[in-house]
Amino acid sequence: MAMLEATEDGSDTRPTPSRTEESPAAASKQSVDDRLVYKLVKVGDDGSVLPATEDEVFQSLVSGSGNGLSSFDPDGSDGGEDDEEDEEDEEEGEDDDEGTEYDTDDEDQDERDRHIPLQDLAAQRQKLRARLQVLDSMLLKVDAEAQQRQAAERDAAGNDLGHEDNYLSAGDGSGDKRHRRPNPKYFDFEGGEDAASGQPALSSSSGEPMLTPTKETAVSPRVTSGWGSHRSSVRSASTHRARSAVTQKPFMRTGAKVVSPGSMAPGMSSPVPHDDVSLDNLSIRELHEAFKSTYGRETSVKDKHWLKRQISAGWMRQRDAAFKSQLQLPSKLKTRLDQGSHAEQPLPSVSPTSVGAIERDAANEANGAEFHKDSAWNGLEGKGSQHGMTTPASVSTGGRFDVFNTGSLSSSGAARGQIALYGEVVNTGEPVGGKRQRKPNRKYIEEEAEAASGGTPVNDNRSPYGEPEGNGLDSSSNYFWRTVETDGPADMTFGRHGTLRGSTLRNASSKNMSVAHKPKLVSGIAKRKTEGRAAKLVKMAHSSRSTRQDSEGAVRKDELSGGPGDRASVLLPVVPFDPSSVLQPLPLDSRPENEQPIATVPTANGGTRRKHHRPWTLREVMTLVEGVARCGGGKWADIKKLAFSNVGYRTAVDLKDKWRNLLRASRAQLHPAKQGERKKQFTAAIPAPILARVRELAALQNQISPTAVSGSSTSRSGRTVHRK
DNA sequence: GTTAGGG
DNA sequence: CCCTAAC
Repeated sequence: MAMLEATEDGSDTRPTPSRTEESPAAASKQSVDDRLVYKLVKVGDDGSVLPATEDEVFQSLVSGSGNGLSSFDPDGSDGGEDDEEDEEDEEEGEDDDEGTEYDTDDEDQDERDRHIPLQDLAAQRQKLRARLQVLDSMLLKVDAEAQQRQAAERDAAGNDLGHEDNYLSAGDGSGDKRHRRPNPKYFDFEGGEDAASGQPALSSSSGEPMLTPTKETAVSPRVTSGWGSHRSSVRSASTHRARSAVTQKPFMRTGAKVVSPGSMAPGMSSPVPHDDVSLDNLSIRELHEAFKSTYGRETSVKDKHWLKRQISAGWMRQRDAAFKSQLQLPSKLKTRLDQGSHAEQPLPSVSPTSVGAIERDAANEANGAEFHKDSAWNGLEGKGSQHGMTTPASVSTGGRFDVFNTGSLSSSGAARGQIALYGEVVNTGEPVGGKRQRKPNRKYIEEEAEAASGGTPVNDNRSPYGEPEGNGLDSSSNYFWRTVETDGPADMTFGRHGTLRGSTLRNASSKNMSVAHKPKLVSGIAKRKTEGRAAKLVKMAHSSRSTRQDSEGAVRKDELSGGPGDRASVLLPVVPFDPSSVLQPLPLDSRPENEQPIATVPTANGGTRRKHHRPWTLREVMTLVEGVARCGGGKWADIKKLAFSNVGYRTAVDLKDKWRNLLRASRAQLHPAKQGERKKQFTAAIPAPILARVRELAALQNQISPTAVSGSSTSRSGRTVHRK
């Protein structure tokens, strides 16, 4: 490698190789057919290309001088090549490793370059140049094949998604990490016998088949199944991409021709063409331009080769960044990329959402309806119109699959387009001197505006506080009926008396009444508080989002530092998989019926109170339950961030309150009609299975941390000191 | 900033 | 849902 680069030093006149055909590659094609088989090749004096042995490679690398060997795999680490089905092995690969790899690699190369005698270079230039051409042409072919193969793989992968065995291994994902110790307080029940015996009966005897979320709610083992994820699939997908990135690196290294990182996106059907940017034809000045545009800074380096390499590396990084952003990683990166995207960025979880939908789609093919039934979350998102199934084709560019996030969020066209756009962004928006200066997408702007205006919501449907268009009631009703009739969990809401509410609260007077106007209805302190509340909520929504990302970042670190499955990690730019992200996008949506301005009314005592409470929908309840199952009770903030991050209302406290109520309800359910005591209405409103599940979870959590804590307020008997 | 609990 | 003491 060093040799190759060296030869090129100072000679940018190297004619663009007539790469292609006629090359001896035809003969040796098989040898290099599999990019994964021969990363390294050596060039004979006759120009022929032969696969190099590991020893030879090693020799080459050690000596650092040209001995006819050319390493085409900067990442010469993994000796045995992986066959296409190794998702497990690679899933722990960290992109960071990859990044580091590049850096160190580059530096190493620089080192070598500097130590190569110039005369040597001159002497071998001619010969090497010729070989380079051969190699280039060969590599191009290899690459082409690799792309084809990948394309094929993707197709295959798409169909295999549903076959992932670990898909159903419920505990898997949940046990993965971040299962903090739940607070026993949230799970104490009236005796363990309740959970043990009473529960099954309840769930099975549920008199509300319509609302029965099926086995999901009734069967314990399934509790966390919904939180599982297709890790393998995910890894696999990203892995492929990663590989492609690696395999392409050599091209950049050879300097023969640099391909814009964007064009390397595996999802792209046309691997190269016009996007190609031949840095070789650029002058120093131009290279400087490119460098500057890539790194945002000037460089005094005159070495063309160095510049080219740096630029290439920069592109690679940007490309990688694109992948990451696609997976809703660092907001900074994402934002930056978004600038290049015309698509809307509904919410943090958009991208995965659509991907999730895709995956589910694929999974459905294989597993059928089970997929739906298995996840309460899926059930929750059962909004007909929301089911915008995306095209499986998108999978190729998608990174993470999330079982849960499937669809509900906003698998809108925007979401789907998002992925494609990301590709485009990286792909086309990357001219040599191209600037990625595009204004932030609307979403961000609006949010900023909201924040800046002191929490005054924009009258936008997507605004958590904006009043949705007047279709609220109707659509709500429709949803309700339809869903109930079909498959369970609907957006039915539970009022204190088990009546459907919500839509009725929406009337002309309240419609379009944003918080900004509300102050008129209140006065003095009340007004201030109202605004404060709104601002607070807005802020919360923000932090909610941001913290969620932070959280992801944190998890990422965890993974980077060698997560649970850090086994044979590979130095491939595999998109980090964040287990917690699996639970994140709450299936709940910010749909019309869930949106209402946070209206408050002054109370007698001078305080204010939310005018309309948002009745918890079954979806929300189920989400909450799942969240508790996943994070444990007491981790309200976590649950909020993970599952309710998309919902402006429903604070962590709300979740806590709701859970408390659920506990009470579930408990009440166990003691039916107690001495003529008028049963609480809500018990009737919430489907028995759910309550059963609540009890189940409570008992479950209780078991995990029995009486470990001496001063615990709980006891086996189930009685809790603090319970009311 | 979160959580637990009382109002 | 609100409020707030207590982490």
